[in-house]
Amino acid sequence: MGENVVTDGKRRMSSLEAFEPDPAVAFPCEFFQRPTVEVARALLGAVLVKQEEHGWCAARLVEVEAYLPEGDPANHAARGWSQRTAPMFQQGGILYVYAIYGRHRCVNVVTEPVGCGAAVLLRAAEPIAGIALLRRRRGDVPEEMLCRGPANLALAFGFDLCDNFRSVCSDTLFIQPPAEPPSPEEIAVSPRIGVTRGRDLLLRFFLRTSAAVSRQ
DNA sequence: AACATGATCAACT
DNA sequence: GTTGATCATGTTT
Repeated sequence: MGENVVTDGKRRMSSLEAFEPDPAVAFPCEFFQRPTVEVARALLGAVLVKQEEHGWCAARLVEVEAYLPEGDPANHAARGWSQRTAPMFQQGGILYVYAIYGRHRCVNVVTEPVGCGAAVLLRAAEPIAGIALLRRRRGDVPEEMLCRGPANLALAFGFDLCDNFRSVCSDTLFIQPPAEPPSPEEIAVSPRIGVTRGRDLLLRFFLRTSAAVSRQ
């Protein structure tokens, strides 16, 4: 926690500082309507912000996975349209939330133009603001654990199946670009976690310095 | 109507 | 590193 560096008078974000969410500088929907790997890499370091009735919460994305529109057997959309995967076939910039292993939920941001069936899975993030709100849903766990792992992230932010099709370019839910984009050396690439098919594809991207990454 | 599958987590050993 | 919990979804009967 809290490499709360003050270098030259510019403050970096930390969990203890005030952080004003600003939809005006968030990624527009067109940002997501691009090749999935580009979007995945660009999301590292970006801040997911959700406004709620009782406040708002924010966390810095540090681990994502790409699920490609073509040649990716691990993609839920690989076998075509279904009621579950319907959100993935809309245009980029909305949520695809699915249930897995009984209890859990996983959150994806849909990518590429309409009809492609692609998304980026949000796997882990560092809490920046609204920690109490995250804890209310996640329980009393260390801060770096709050959004470590896709189901934990989904639970902490209170995402559920009803959030399918929800825009991530709205005033109540959006993603802000990184204040400081991570350097190329900071970004690590690996096979995706937990997939049975498409194990050979290197489509997991994470920040190697982050304590919130689910597995090195 | 029944069954197999799975992009997981927490709690063990 | 292994395992059990537990259920939405898609596929088969």
